[in-house]
Amino acid sequence: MKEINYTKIAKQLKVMADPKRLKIINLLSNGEMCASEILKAFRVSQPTLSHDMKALVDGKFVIARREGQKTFYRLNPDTIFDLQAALSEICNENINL
Amino acid sequence: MKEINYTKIAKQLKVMADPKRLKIINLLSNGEMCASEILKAFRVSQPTLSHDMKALVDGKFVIARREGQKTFYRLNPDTIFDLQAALSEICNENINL
DNA sequence: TATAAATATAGAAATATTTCTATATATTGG
DNA sequence: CCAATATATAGAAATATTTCTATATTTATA
Repeated sequence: MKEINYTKIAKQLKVMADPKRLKIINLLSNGEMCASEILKAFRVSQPTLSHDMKALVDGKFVIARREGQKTFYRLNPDTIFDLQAALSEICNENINL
Repeated sequence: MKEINYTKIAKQLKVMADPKRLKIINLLSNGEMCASEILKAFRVSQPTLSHDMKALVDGKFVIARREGQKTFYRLNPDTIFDLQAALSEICNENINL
């Protein structure tokens, strides 16, 4: 019987629960991008995007890498994979009986 | 090339992004329960749980069924399955090139 | 070193969410 | 029909989130 950390999973879901952040994840699924490139895909201010990127990094969805003036972001594929596994576990408790 | 409905996915994630609601989903994964049974698993008021159940029903995670005085809830397994598929799609756009 | 470019942080306003108390509705049994 | 039980709704207070403007920090280059 595994212990499910609902609080942790909920926090990560909360980070993803935004159309803009989902689209950022999708953009990064095609490869690394810097902040100013990502910004072009949205109609929000630069600080707003910076805030979203911080949330994605803090939630371990995205890894940041500084190169000169630019910050490059790439996906951390493990996180969504683990999250999906956790959701499966939550929905299929009976399997472990 | 599929169209991804980020807004819809974000709304569903927002419904799930709460420890209590995740635990409710987990409880229901073991079978149907009525509201008063679910309530015993938490330290919240009855209206709070009612509000959460409504969110889960509106988000199609849970199906409600009235039987006499009681409302029984059960999982709608398709929804989380579809949501997981959508997340996979978001994270693996390159696969469709 | 001064300036420009890229990004981050601070702080505030607007909006959304959570969760309560009070009350309403629906159903059953006497 | 009345009372009890189960659940839902209304409305408000507390809290959290979103997103802006203004400003600070970091880095490269003239």
